[in-house]
Amino acid sequence: MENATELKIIEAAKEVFQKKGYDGARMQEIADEAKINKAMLHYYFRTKERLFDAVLQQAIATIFPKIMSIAQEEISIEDKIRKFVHTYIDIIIANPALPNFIFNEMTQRPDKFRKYISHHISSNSKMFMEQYKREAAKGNLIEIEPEQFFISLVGSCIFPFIGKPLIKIIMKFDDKEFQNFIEARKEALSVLMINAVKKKK
Amino acid sequence: MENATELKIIEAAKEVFQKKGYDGARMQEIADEAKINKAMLHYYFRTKERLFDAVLQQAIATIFPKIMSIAQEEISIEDKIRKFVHTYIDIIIANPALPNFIFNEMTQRPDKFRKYISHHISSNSKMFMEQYKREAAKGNLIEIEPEQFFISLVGSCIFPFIGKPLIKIIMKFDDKEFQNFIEARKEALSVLMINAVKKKK
DNA sequence: GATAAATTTAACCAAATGGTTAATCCAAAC
DNA sequence: GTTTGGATTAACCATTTGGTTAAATTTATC
Repeated sequence: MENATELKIIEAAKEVFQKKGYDGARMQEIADEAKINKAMLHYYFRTKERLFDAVLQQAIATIFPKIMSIAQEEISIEDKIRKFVHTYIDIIIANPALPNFIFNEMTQRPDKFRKYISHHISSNSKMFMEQYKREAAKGNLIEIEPEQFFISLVGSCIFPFIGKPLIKIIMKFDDKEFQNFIEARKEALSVLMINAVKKKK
Repeated sequence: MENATELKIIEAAKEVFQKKGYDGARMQEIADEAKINKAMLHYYFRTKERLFDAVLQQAIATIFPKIMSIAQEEISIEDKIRKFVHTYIDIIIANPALPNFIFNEMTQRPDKFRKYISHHISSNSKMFMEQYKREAAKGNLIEIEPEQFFISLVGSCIFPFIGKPLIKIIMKFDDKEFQNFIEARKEALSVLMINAVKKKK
């Protein structure tokens, strides 16, 4: 990834693939976006599939390591929840097209996805589950399968971005209001999710 | 939608479009799935786009009215949360390909989506927000923007289906275990979300 | 500055794809 | 049982699309 042309191609491919998906993307559109000749795409990446793979791989590498690293920090569950929410939402704000792209291509091409994600799965998420169980045993957290909680946490962070068009319609948000909603969500969701696991006295 | 051939086409188109998306779907594949000649597709629906529209419209009509109706029932917020979670998850279990299809096409073709969903948006969701504020004023619920809570609720129901391949990898679930996870989720998520809004004494 | 190698371009190609058409089939109406 | 109109089929068509190629241009090497 040192070459200037190669970089321009990757950037353009990222743009087009993330916006249109594999099936909707056109090699010509990527070439136009990169302001180069279409043959260059094949010169550097041989096929559409290989170019796509490079983009997918990079997309996965952008998002997963950052997420995973939080799970293993030595802080309380509550701090972890707050940090996770803030970090995750900030990452997606910086890459708003990523969730749709990843979740759609993951469903469409699970084998490909599994292949590229394998480098990034660690035991970190399991550590989170263990920590939850330990703190729950002390009596401060409700007894729930931590996996169920974890999925709710992740889903609540990602869903507003995947469902943006629907949310804008139902809540009658314009773009600015949607942006404010997301900004406010970092703290609101932290509070909500921490309260969700706290046991009532 | 009275003709037998037309019905076969719609069913086949639903299958293929929901699985592959608009761009990934092929008219020939739909014809094969319906066991008819490809020209029939155009005879009954003129173009790929119109056939797609019929499928999208039906998909939206399948899922939205059922959801929306719950919001206006005259039951407490807590009962509403539980009923919403159970109903929503049951609907998606019955139509597992719908979330991915709808959320992806909604992002890809927001105008089309807006057009077909307009019949189904009601003031019901607003009624939920008002109810939340009323019950919060009594002091039993935490003070959070109800919109933030509502999005978490919906996201937590839908996300496991959108993220199924990822969840299976991270949690090391096989299909049976994933199914059990979803079954257990109906009650676990109800408990979690009700606890999330309950104020600590 | 000539030579070789890498990069870029324009033109081209074959396959796939959405869509059309003319002929045929078939059931109902008379 | 002939006619009529919709349903169905096979063959065909134009365009799009991913991919190739051979020539040209630029860059690096000596």
